[in-house]
Order: sequence, then C-alpha cells, then structure tokens
Amino acid sequence: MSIKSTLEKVISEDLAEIWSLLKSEEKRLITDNFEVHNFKKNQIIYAEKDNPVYLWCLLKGKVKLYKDGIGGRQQILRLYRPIQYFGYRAYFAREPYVSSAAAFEPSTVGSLPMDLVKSMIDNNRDLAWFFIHELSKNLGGSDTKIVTLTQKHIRGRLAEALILLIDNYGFEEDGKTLKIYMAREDIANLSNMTTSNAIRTLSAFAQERIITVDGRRIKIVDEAKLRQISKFG
Amino acid sequence: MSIKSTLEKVISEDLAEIWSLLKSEEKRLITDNFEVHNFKKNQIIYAEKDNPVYLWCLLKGKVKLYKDGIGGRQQILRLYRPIQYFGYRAYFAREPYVSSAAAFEPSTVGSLPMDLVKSMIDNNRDLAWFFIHELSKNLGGSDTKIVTLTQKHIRGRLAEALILLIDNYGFEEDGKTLKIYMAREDIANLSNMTTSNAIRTLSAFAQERIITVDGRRIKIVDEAKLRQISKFG
DNA sequence: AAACAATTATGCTTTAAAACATGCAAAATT
DNA sequence: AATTTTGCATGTTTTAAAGCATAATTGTTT
Repeated sequence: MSIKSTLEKVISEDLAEIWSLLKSEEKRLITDNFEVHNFKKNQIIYAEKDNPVYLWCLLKGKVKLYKDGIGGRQQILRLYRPIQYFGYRAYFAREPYVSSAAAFEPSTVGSLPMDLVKSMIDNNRDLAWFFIHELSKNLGGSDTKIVTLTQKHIRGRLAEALILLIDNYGFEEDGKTLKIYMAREDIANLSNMTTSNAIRTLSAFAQERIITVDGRRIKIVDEAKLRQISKFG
Repeated sequence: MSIKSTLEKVISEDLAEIWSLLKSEEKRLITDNFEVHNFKKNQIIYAEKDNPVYLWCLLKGKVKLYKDGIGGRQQILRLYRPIQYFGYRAYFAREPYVSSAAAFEPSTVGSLPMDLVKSMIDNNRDLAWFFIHELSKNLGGSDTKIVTLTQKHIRGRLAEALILLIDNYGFEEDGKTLKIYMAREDIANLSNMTTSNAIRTLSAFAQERIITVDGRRIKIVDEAKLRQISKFG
C-alpha cells in the first residue's frame, strides 16, 4: 500500500483531530514527508536515550510508552490507540527520550520529521494549542499516576489499570470483554506490581465475580465494583 | 510597595525568561493586570479541584506543588523558586487542578488572568514555545518520578530528594548547607516515605558522614556518595 | 516563665508485597 | 510427535517499609 493511500484511508476512516487544524499547503508538506512503518509485536519504535527526530502517529494497532527501571522492572506510562501522536515531548524539551515506545501488537505507524512539525507550529496557532493541550493533559495524568502508584494498594492499582484499559481500548461487541489482550507481565508493568501479584490479584477478582478470565481475555463483570476498589480498598 | 514597583524591582533583579519574550504592548497589558499577593508560611495558593483562573509567578519565597493522597499522605510533585511560573497546566488541559500549591515559607506571588495569557500566546509564538518547553520538561520529570518513586528503595529516594533540593535551591555561602529548611515531614512527602523513615534515614546518612544535620539545617558533606546512592542502592 | 503544642528521635511490632520455588498447561520449535 | 520454551497459577518464605508507642527536644502561646 502506498504512503499516500494509507494515510488517506486512515484519514477518511477516522479524521484525526490534528488534521483538521491544517492548511492545505501544510497538508501537502505532510504527505510529502510522511512515512509509513510497520512494527511487529513487541518491536521497539524508539528507545530511551535516543534523540527524538520524528513525530509518530499510530495508524493501526496498539503502542505502549514505558520506562525500564531497576532490575529489569518496566513501568508502562501511557498507552496509545489510533489515531494518536507520540514521541514529540523529548524534542520539545530539547533532551533525549526518557522512555521507550514499543508495539503491543502488529502496528502501523506514520512518521513526520519533528523539524517540520516545529516549523508548522511556528505558522499555525491551532497546532501550537493542540500540543499545549496534549502536554497539559498528559502532565496531569502523570502527576496523578505518581500518587496512585505509590499510595494505593495492589488491588486498587490493578482495578485502576483495568479501568484504564477500558477507557483506552474499550470493549468487544459484547460490551464486556476488554479489546486489548495483554500478557500478565504487561498488566503487572502497568500497575506497578510483580507478575505473580498481577496473576494472584486477577484470580482474586475472578473469585469475587468482578471479572472473568479466560487466558488473556478479560471480561469485566462488575465495573462499578472495580471503580469502587480503585477509589478505596 | 506598589504592584508596579514590586514587579519592576523583581524584573530588574533577575530578568525572567518569559519577560524577554514580550512585546511592549504586552508588557503594558501585564503591568495593568498583574497583582501581587503575599502568602504566609504553609498558606494555600490554590487547591485541588479549584478551577484555574490565574497564571502565578513566584517572586519571592518558596512554593511547593503537591497532591493529597490516601490517609492524609501528601506527595510533593514539584518545587518552585523565584522567578518561576505555575498554575497554568490545568487551564490548558481545560480541567480543574489535580494538585495544590502552597507557600513553604512567607512568599510573594504575582497573578495574571489566564485568559489574558491565552490571548497573548495567540499573538506570540515565542510565548507558545515557552509553555510547550516548560510542559515538556515537566512531563519528562513526572514520568521519571513515577519510576524512581515506585522502584527505588528508601535510601535511594531520600538521596534523590536531597539532590533535587540542591538543584532547586542550591547552597548557602559555605557551598555546603542547603538553602531550604524543610520539616522532616515535607522531606518525607517529597521522597514518598513516612516521617519516621525520613528521620531514620537522614540519621543513617549523618552517621555515614554523607550529610550533617543540625535541626533543619542540612549540610551536604559527600555529594558524590549521595548521587551514587540515588543511582543504585 | 509556665504550659502547651508540634517536631524530632528511636525502639518495637506488624504487614503488604517481593522473592523464590514448584507444578502445570499451552505454544512454539525441532 | 517429541521436546523445548513460554506463560499462568499457587504456595511458602523473606524483607522493606509502614504503623505504633514513647520520650526527648524544640517552638509557640498565654
């Protein structure tokens, strides 16, 4: 599939917020510099300490932004779905990446040189506001995450992680089954616990009829209870 | 002291980065809408769930940005020194504050309506970049904090907190004594531990001749060791 | 100065979560 | 099909940090 047709297909399927902000010359500049990449499951898109060069736009699939910590422990910071942009923060901060991005499942990702994005922001107020808004929302999210991950107990953290998955990727047609199938290890990395404890606590939730678990398929049975556990216990 | 003379005194003392980015009509608009407030020690400037109305600029003193968590446990997210800006993130994210700001010590703070700031950004590219840059740096900092506060052990977290204090407020004339005098409780809230453990671990560091402690005066004796502890054990 | 409150210091107990060990089942590779 | 690898499940042990108690010190108010 050609770059342009891929892009236009995506655009027509689900118009990205950013695209509507662009003037026609800008749109031409983009289609000329836009490149489409395919990433396999678990393939790294960029890594911590790399220098940021591209704005990435997830077109198809699922991407995780994560940070490798102590003793191989990984913390998932954010999850992306089509059509969301990532990889720009480090460029704007004028520093190397502090986190890595990897495809959760086979994914199609577009790239655009950040230098081009920068010059477009210079000439497009709305685009500047788009990034100010995104950065502000993310910063609020990270600040909140600092407190929940350090202060909530295991059950609360897992419940919150499951709610995040609901909010990010939603349900299958049945309105119950999570649309993302994650390894227990990734669920653990999302909720700051060991894999053992993620498995254990998922089992506990299943026992309590809050969820059902069938391999990696997680069905949310009692969302209200989940939100309650996330807030308190 | 009048609003204008206070502002101009500060400006002349230490020209704020932002000020140099402004055009002369903008400077007039600011001096007309700028208000100076004095806050007592521990007084709250704004609180979580409030709606953001002002851009705040710390002119004199020290300010902490923090979030109240579970069981009255507080997490300090960021520290401000003159001349730094805060309180704008929630406005840009179009949401209420997710954290609170309070004066650490008697402080003078300027305010400017965010609606005015917004219109200024609309007409001033450099100002837009200023905020994009600030937000990006803060987001990187918060993402990093998520991992260090959840994964490092107590000694590492305390060492890191002390380094943050060095980087933020520096030393007295002796080049050793921290320029900020915090309660043990605040040191604990900065490094995600209980007050008991902050006291205990500070004592341990003193025993190991890494620091000396005299009430709230902390002298950094072996900064290299501190950085080593922060990085590893 | 006396009385009170808040902060700092230390020791002891409890506990939540990590670390470790082992078994089993399902995929993947040969 | 047999073998190896990977992921899931669960029980046991260990440990880092919280929780609690008490005392000493310092700071504040009357």
